[in-house]
Amino acid sequence: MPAPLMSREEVLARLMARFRAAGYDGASLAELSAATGLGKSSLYHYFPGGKADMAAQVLAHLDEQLSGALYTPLRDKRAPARKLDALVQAIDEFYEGGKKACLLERLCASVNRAAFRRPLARAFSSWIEAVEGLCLEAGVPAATAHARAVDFVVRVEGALVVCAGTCDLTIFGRTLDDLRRSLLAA
Amino acid sequence: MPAPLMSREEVLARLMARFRAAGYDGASLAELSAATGLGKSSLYHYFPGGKADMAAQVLAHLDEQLSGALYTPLRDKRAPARKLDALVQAIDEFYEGGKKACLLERLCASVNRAAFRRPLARAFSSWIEAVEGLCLEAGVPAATAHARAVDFVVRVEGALVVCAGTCDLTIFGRTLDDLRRSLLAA
DNA sequence: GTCTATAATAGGATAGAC
DNA sequence: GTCTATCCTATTATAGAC
Repeated sequence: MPAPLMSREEVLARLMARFRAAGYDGASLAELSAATGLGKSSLYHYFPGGKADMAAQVLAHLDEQLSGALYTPLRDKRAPARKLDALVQAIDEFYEGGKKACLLERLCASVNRAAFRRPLARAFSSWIEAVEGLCLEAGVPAATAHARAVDFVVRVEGALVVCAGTCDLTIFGRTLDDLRRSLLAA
Repeated sequence: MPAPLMSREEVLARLMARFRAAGYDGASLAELSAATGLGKSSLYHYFPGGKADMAAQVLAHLDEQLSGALYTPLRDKRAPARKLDALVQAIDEFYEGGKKACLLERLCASVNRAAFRRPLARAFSSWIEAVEGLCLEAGVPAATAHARAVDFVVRVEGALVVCAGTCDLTIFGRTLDDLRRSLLAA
């Protein structure tokens, strides 16, 4: 990556921002170039596979970030309720209260979705498994822990869609509140 | 619309199918032309505003269809539980068990979303209000009926996203089952 | 109303100089 | 590594014959 200009992290963050805002199909190379400050040739230097490569690397990087900063901490020594609070707050911040879309959803909706199939399934699974682990630790029966974790992710994704459609951000906040209250309940 | 070739209904249905499959940004005029059997010139004849016009008319038509076939029947004389069963079954069929995406979600995600803002908000509101009405009729307190209706739509939309991302269709079926069991509960 | 043809543009991708 | 310039294709959209 460009030594002085911008770190690899920063480039990937800006690409992700464009993909989240415009979608995969809607994000043009011209936009991605402008967003990163890299010319098209520079982009192809770092991402020989073009736009699909950019999206794939952005997704892989996001997965790493989430594993390190979000999922792994869910297994530490804190009380489950506190970890759930932290998780919900992180989600609220990442989506900016419902204003920003989910990269996974944007890639699921793209014409190229087949190319992202594996990493997408992996990303969703990581998320679900992390929440499921938290449920188990809190004493939720194994039989329901998985279902609750799936429902957690379902509701976050759904709230983002309905927020975007209704322009009513309160839906996201109320969904998160509800999830925080109900995920670990007996 | 073409007198012998295809009804307006059929044209709009095929356009909707393409938008649901490819997304708004991903659906090209060539595809839309092939899907309907109408040449580009014919498409522009019926939809002078081009692709945005097609999507807008498809959305408006869907809204009408849902009002007549789904939302209005929710206010008839049947028992609320039976009407909920019918609603859930209709949703299951419309999304083919989670295999087909939601037009609203695809338009929310499009670069042109601003152009669809009003009709999208209206479509989501109609859906939510219909479910809310069903809750009220079943004796759910007004304070929670709205929240439950929003949550209903949130979970349907979210389940579609997570289904697509994980390639696990059981998520959609289980979400619908859960909604059928919980929406009208005391 | 539908067709063929074509404009006009934007998109993704590459070449080659520096 | 980055730039300018360019290629090729696909895309949206229109013109004009029938």
